[in-house]
Amino acid sequence: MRNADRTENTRALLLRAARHEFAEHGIAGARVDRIAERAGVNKQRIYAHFGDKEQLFRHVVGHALDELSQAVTLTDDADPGEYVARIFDYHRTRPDLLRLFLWEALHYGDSPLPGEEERSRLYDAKVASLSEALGGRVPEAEVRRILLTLIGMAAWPQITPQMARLVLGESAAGTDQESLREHLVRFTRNAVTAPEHI
Amino acid sequence: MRNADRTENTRALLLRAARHEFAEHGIAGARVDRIAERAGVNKQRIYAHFGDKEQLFRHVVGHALDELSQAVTLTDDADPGEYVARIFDYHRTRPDLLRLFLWEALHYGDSPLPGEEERSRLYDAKVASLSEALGGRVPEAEVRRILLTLIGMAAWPQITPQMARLVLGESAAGTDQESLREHLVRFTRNAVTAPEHI
DNA sequence: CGTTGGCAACCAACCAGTTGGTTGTCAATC
DNA sequence: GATTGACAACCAACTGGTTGGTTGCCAACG
Repeated sequence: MRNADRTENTRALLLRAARHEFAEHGIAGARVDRIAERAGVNKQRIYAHFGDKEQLFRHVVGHALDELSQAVTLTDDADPGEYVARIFDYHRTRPDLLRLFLWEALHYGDSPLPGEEERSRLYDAKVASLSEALGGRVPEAEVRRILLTLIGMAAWPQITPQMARLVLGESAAGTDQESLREHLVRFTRNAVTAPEHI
Repeated sequence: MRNADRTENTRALLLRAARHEFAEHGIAGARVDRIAERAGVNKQRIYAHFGDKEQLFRHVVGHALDELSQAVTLTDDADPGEYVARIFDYHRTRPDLLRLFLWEALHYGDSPLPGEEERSRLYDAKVASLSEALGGRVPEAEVRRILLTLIGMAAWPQITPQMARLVLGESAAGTDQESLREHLVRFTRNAVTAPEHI
């Protein structure tokens, strides 16, 4: 293998291993040794490639964010209900990403996240799409609030699986994700197609 | 001060300090030394009273849970919109609790939480109240899903303040919590008073 | 042969949890 | 009202394992 390829390879291995580790344990709980071992790569390579633990975390989150924004777009279809369902599906099949974002949110608290401008533009596009989907009659500020709520609704059951279990009842939780999905679509449509939005 | 009172006092001091520390840094990020220092109590007292770090965390979360369930009840008013608003208000004024629960959720993942039965009964009561508030025509399974969604909606903006800032736009986020609250009430009423719920 | 990637061993700081000795408080007994 | 025993808390040093980060040497590539 050429040197350049080898480099690229170990970077990829490290990023993947780091993603698992960070998703599972968070920044403080993650162990650099474990990441290196999981990647089958020497620990020192982490520092050569990424600087330190936190910068590695940022790289991981950056990657994850790109992936999410590519996978779940709003422009394709005009139905907000279906949009919520797709976010829900995404988080259900790849719970790692959501955990990653939560660790990040908790860690950085109110202080600005790395790469905010980029993310900001990303949401602006979604706001525009949603505004159109709503028929263009809802003021932008309210469209933004609706978008925020939709994203939260879709993510919530995955964020707190334990609470989901408790609220939904022991039996249904694991098996009945399909009903939950349908509920979200229904709930969203009801909320959004109602007569008055101010 | 009597001995019994002194004990109670240091316990309370420790729990309060621990709550701050855990809310801020999570289980892995929290430092036992810092908790002791913050409480103005010797570190060794933590081990005498609570056993170890994680058990202390559980005590803290237990307290927080009691507090939340006492503060935000569903039985008082029949309007689900107002219920959501009250959850929202609670988390806005006391963000510590939500952070605590998130750290807990992330830490324990899918495995059962300490004290699940107790919490379960708590939610059962809320389900009953909500069912009544909805006119008693919605099947219980769907009521449970609605409850889950309502709680999530109310918590979400506080969970990810950074995302809220990005989605809502830099300017509005901090100042316009009132509009957000009204949006939640409106959104909930629209969703819930719609004709069909299956 | 210089540059670049890889590695094992290393290190100093950190951190949860412990120990042993000391001071102060309460309550019962004499 | 002095003595005694049982707690509760304080303090400071210590332990043993962990952890993020570093160094010096070797191998492969170009």
